[in-house]
Amino acid sequence: MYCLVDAVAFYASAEKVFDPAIRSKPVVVLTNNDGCICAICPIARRLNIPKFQPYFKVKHLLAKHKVVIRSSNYELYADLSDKMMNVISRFCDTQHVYSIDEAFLQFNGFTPLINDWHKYGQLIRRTVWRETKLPVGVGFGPTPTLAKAANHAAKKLNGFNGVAVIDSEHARQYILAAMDVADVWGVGKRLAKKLKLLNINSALDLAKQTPQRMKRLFSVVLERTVNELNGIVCLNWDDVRQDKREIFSTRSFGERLTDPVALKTALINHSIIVARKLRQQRSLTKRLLLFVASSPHESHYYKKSLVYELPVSSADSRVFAKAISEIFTQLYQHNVRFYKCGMGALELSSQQFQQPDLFAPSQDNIKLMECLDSINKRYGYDTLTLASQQQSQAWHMKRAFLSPQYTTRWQHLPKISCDL
DNA sequence: TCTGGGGTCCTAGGACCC
DNA sequence: TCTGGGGTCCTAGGACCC
Repeated sequence: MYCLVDAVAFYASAEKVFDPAIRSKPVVVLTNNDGCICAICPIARRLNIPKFQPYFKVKHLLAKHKVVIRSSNYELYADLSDKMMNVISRFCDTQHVYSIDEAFLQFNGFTPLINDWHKYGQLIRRTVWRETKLPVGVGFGPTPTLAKAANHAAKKLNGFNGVAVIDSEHARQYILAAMDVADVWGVGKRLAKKLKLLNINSALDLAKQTPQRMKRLFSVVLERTVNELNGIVCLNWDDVRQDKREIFSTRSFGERLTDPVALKTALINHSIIVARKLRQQRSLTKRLLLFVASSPHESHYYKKSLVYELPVSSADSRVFAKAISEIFTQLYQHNVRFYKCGMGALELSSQQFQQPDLFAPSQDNIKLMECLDSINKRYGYDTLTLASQQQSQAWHMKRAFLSPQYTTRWQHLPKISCDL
C-alpha cells in the first residue's frame, strides 16, 4: 500500500501559519519577481482566481476581492516543509519526499497499529495540523499513481473529508470515473487533449486501455501510467529517488540588466548553486550549459547559450567560475536588456568513478569544497564565497509582498503582546 | 512606466560521418 | 518510371511537474 500526503495550497497555507489574522481571508502567493500567481488558498480559489496568470493582469481582480498577496518566501516554506515531513515520517518506516509539499509513504510489511486506512489517514491529518498548522490531504492506493489519484479525490470530491482510500475494485472505479484524464499524474494538458480525441475522457477510460496500444500511440511513460492505474506497480522506489541527470539554476532578474559585471556575477552565483547541488548528490559534470537572454516579450529577443566542455569532470565551484570568466565575452552583447540567465550541468557522472586525465590533472579539491559546504550549511550560504561572487544588489529579486522570515531570522520572530 | 516561474527529462530533427 | 543507409551526436523546444 502506498500513501501520498500533500499540503493544500502549500505556499498559501504556509503564509497563514504565523499570521492567523489572514487564515480566514483569500490569500495568493506570487512566483519569483512577483511574476505570476503560483499558489491560491481554497478561499481565493472560490473567487475563481486563475493560477499561473501574470500578476499584473489579475491585479484588479485581486484588489476587487481584497485578496491578500504575498511574494514567495522560500526560507519560510523550506523550514515548514522540513517540519511537516518530520511529522509525516513518524507514520511509516519508508518515506520518500517527492517535492517541497508532498511525500509518499510505502507500507510493505509495515502495518500500522490502527488497522483502518481511513482512520490512519485522519490521524495523519490531525497530527500534521496540530503540530504545524498546515492542512494536508491524504490518499491511499496500491500504486503511487493510484495513491496520487486518491489524494486528488480526497481534496476535490465531496464526502471524503481530506482522506480517500483505494482498497477495493469498487473504490478504484468510483474514484477514477470521477477524475478527468488531465488530472492523472503524468498526463498533462497536451496529452489530455489528444486522449480526449480518442474519447478517453476520464481516468477510468484511460485505465481501460491496453498498455501496449498506449505505448504504440504515445510513449512508454503512458504505458506505465495505464499499468499503475490498474494496480501494477511500475514506479518503484529506486526509480523515484534516482540521481538527477542534469541540474540547473536559472532565474529572471528583478530589473533588466545591462551591466556586464552584474550579469557575469549572476552567472557565477548560479554556478555556485549548481556546484553545491552536484556535490549533494555526489556527482560531477563534464559540460556546463550557460545562457543569457532578454525578455521573450521584447521586440528584439536575444538569447545566447554556450556549452563549455571541462577537461575533467568537476563539481568545484572555482573551476566553474573560471570557465564562466573565459567565455563570458561570447555571451554578452551591448545594448541588450538582460532578463534572465542561468547555468546547467549536463552529462553527470558519479564522484566515485571519476576518470582523471593523465596530462591535465584535476583542479578539483573535493575536501576544500566539502569544508566550504559544511561551514556554509551551518552559518548560511553567504558565509564563505568566492571573490568573484561579490554581492551585487543589481540583480536581486523583486519581492514586494514578502512576509517575515519567522523561522530563520531572530529579528523576525513573531511577537505576541498581551494586555494584562 | 512596465511588468510574464523554475526544474528536469525526453524527443524530433538536423548535421555529420562512413 | 522511379528510386538512394545507418549510426552517432547535438540542440532546441516540447512536455510535464510543482
